[in-house]
Amino acid sequence: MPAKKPTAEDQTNESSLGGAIDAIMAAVEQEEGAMTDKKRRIVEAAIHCFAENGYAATATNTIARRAGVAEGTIFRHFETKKDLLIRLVRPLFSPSLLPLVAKELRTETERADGDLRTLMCTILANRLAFADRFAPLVRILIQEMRFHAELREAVAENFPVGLQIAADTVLKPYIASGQIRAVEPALFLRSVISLLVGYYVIRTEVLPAQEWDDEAEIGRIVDLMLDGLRPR
Amino acid sequence: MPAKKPTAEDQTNESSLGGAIDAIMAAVEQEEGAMTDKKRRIVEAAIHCFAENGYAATATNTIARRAGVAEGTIFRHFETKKDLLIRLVRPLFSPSLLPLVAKELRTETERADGDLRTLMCTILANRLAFADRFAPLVRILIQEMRFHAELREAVAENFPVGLQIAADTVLKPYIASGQIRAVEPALFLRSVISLLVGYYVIRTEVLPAQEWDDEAEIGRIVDLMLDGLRPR
DNA sequence: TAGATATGTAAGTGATTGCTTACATATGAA
DNA sequence: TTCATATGTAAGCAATCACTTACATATCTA
Repeated sequence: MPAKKPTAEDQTNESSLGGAIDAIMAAVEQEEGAMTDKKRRIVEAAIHCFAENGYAATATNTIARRAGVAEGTIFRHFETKKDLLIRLVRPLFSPSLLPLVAKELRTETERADGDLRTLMCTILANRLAFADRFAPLVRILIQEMRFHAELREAVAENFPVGLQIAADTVLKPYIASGQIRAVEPALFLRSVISLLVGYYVIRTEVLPAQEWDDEAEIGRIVDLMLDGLRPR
Repeated sequence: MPAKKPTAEDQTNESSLGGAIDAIMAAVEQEEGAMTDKKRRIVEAAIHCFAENGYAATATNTIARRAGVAEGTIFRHFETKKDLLIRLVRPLFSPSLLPLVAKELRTETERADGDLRTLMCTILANRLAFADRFAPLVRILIQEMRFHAELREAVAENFPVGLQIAADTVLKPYIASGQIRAVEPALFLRSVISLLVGYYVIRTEVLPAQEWDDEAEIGRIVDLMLDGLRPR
């Protein structure tokens, strides 16, 4: 965090969103270019408020107060409230992030060296870590996607590409070598994603109090995917 | 940049909620008792607006206009806007609905007569039908749960019971008879629910244009759950 | 240095918010 | 009939909304 000015210290530093904010701010900065201290604090406050109370229920003056900034300053940096929302979420689709995910996938594939179980566990663990890293942004995106066509388009533009890469890199070789059944890639992807998202939601939203052993849980999920319910 | 104050017109998404509204109104009426014509139209309009644009982004006067009613009439029947929201969603937890689901489960179990695949397909198909039937309410509930403790409590109060029944009725006998592995009930439930929800979301939200054969898709999901990815 | 531009703010703007009030009419019990 | 209650509405309330304006100061360039 940058040096603090003694002037408007009051509202800024209270309960945060977890350590996630630093990684997020780095990603935002990469998209927005260099940011003044106040702009950075606006972004931070907006992410917090949108994630916490939703976009529609968050007033711009609430953001301003939380950022320790005059309300007008927000509109100096962002055309509208909606523009603020969109530019916050945009880093999730940044060229510096998405190809990185695809690249990670290839690294993981090589490293697993043909062991499908290891590969799937690694992939799921990494995606879980990604979700945690950008949790507030992901939360905002999922929450607001239904109401803002711009967000939906951004997802539609970027997501399928990643999925195709994933299916080609991960699934095909194993089907070709007969290690797994010739299941439809779409079904496979949908299932893995559903299981991971389901686990994530339960871990973070439904039963956050409970202690979770990610590695063990992912292992169980992968085993279930590989072997199914029936005994062998 | 021209002035662009977003008036509520922003996006009044048109179109319908499907035929679901009749079943929903019946459920609401059961909770609310006899309703005047205007009250019924308010409920209907509110469900439509909340589901389409979200609770926070829906103005009470928008609901009134859609219902063809004076705004004051809303507050004659509902104390506050939030009271309206809660009483709309409440029927989902009605004693006339939840036990019905549990009872359905037993019927399905008996009828499947030990054939696990048939049983799971039937259960998933019925839950999918339920979701379709109450789609707008379910949508509102899921969307607003994070922001309204009252809704969360209602879910926490009713959901676990249903899950326990499900696990006991469905899973235990099959584990006992060795037809499926001794998988944790929590993992099993979470997985089945995740897969079904994942399919539902993709079918209704992500790719609603595509043609979906529910029966076939459910069959594939169940096969995956039972046999896994590996060839036998 | 000058002056252009970027950044920041206090104090508004009209529109819209959820909700109330005052009053009318309809309904049902005595 | 009488009166009490239920239902409905138009008008209006203060608060809040997203956003602008007018003006100050900081920073950069020439």
